[in-house]
Amino acid sequence: MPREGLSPCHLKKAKLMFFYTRYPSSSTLKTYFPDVKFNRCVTSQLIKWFSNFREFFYIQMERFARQAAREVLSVARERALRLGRDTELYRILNMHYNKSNDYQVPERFVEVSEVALREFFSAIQSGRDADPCWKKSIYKIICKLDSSVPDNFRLPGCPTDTYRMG
DNA sequence: CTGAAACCTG
DNA sequence: CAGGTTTCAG
Repeated sequence: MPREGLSPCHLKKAKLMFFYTRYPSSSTLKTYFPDVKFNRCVTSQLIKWFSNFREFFYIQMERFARQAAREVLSVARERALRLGRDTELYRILNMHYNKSNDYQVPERFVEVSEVALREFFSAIQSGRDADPCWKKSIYKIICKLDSSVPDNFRLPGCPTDTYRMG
């Protein structure tokens, strides 16, 4: 019995899905929320969520990229452009998309994030950020790095749930 | 002219 | 995050 609207659980699930896909299509989303009764509003709300996820993601990338650009020593820059699981940027991302920290952040996401970080850095470094639409080229690169979401996400509830009902 | 995504605000 | 507005491709 599909529920009327989206619950906090659905939000949590959507955030975890972001680890795999930054630009999911509405049709794709429908296959991952079998316990949701889709309609115009629900669909747009889900799309909106991902839009907000991306916004947060890119804001952080730009922030850290500019921070790296300020570093004088090349060694310091390289260190700032590294997005390991022991970095501040990683901590921020994990905190936002995996608040309860009960999901293993896929390596792929860490890689894609670093690509984004470096793209922002090079764009800033070369002064391309003067162009009003300079971010668009970066978005185009990142959207191609989407990967498929694991099949267990197609089940109701979150992959982090210990048990499911029914 | 729409619809999707970015952008801006609260 | 939700709402409203702007931008832009189709």
